[in-house]
Amino acid sequence: MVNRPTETQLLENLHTLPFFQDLDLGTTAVLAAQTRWQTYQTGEVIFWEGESAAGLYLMHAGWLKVVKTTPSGREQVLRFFGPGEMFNEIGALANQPNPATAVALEPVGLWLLPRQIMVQLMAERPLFAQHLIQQLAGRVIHLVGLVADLSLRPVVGRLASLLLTGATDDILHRPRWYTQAELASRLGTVPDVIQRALRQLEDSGVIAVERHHIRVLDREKLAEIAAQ
Amino acid sequence: MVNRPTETQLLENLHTLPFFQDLDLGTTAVLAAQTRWQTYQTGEVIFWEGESAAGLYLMHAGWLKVVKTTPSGREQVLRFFGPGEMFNEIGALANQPNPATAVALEPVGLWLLPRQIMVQLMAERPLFAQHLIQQLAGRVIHLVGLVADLSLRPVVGRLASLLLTGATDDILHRPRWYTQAELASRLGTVPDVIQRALRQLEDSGVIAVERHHIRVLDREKLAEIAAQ
DNA sequence: GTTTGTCGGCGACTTTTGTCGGATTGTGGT
DNA sequence: ACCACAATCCGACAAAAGTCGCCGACAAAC
Repeated sequence: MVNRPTETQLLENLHTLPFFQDLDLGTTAVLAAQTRWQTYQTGEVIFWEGESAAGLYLMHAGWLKVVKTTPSGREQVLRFFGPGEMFNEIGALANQPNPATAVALEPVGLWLLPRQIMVQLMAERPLFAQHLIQQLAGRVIHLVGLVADLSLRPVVGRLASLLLTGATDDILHRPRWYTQAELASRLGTVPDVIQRALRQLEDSGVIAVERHHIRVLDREKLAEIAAQ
Repeated sequence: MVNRPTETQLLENLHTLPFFQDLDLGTTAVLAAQTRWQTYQTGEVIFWEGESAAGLYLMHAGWLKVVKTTPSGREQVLRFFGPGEMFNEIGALANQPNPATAVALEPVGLWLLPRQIMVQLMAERPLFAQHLIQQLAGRVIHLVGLVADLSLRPVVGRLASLLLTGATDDILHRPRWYTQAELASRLGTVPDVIQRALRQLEDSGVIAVERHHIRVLDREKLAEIAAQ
């Protein structure tokens, strides 16, 4: 269970986002008054694919995944979202059914900025609309990269890239929720294959796999493998 | 070589697009005056991945593909574009380097709406910005679908889907540029695999493959295969 | 009409990815 | 400390996708 932050914390949080930096104090206050606090348990669904969405979500605590799922249960993670990040622009603002499903990976607390007030902001404030366009452009760029990865690169290469970009100080920390299954789903494959790939990289001496983190031993060689 | 249409044809063309429907006559005229006519030969590149782009492109004649390419030469088609369609919102309006490359598949004639005037419209006209947001949302939705397809469905399934959605009156016409190689690149695989997949579908009697078109014989069975 | 290049077709083979059953090891709850 | 569950690990196997070499058919160019 995640405790509800104070109104002040929300206001500070809003102000750190480029999205809302340009708004005057009055508008921000109205916005803050309209947002709803919501919490979810591990495994709970924030929204389903196909629903038209309630509004923009602003993460406060916890992590979640946005996924596409097959009837057989296999899934592809589009992105993980953590504290401070915002999502669901499509569902909230483009008047389109949401293309994917969001699931909590651990206890999540977030703010829901209702659709209606967002639509209003979008229509009235050119700068807000511009930020939104930037944000969507970012999504497109990310997805284009994902498509290219899935289509053109082998699993080991994708894993190597993820390790390189995801590691801070050559260490990729894996919280409880970040299992090999999630890693696999993120990279578009299955856990067994990830396990093999990890062992392969470990055997060639470029990484060291431990229980809750992966250490990058040889960045250069890893980058070579990633390039494939 | 594609002949340059008249100014009048351009104006008519602009007006059929939801994008520009809300503009007053004066603005449309200014817009039309600023656009540049450009032609490309088969195989010519309209823009490269990584470039920051010149503006929005409005197709008049011909077909092109937007692709990601590996050093080894394999490519993934993100989308084909034909007459009446607009592209390059990212490069033109989000101030981001373009994430992909555009290549002409046959002689192409198109209008280039310069970046600057688009940026101006975007900042001044809320409705224009809204259309842009809709357009980008469409791109995101399309890409999310592509990701899910590549990751979660086998080649035959993807091919079956393409045949179902691409066929008019149960016939998918294949112009000269629409070779098995392009089909493969569109579906994220290689020509040989497409050839096998086509033969497999033909052997099970659901389609008939001829030189310049593919006929759907059994829509229901094809839909079943597509569902896999 | 011949030539030349591209496209399509096909079988054999390799590599990569996915699947299955089961052993093993942590971890949280009691 | 014990139990139950989830996560990991592993070898063997199956299926899907990719590669290669070659041949034949068509189409534009000369």
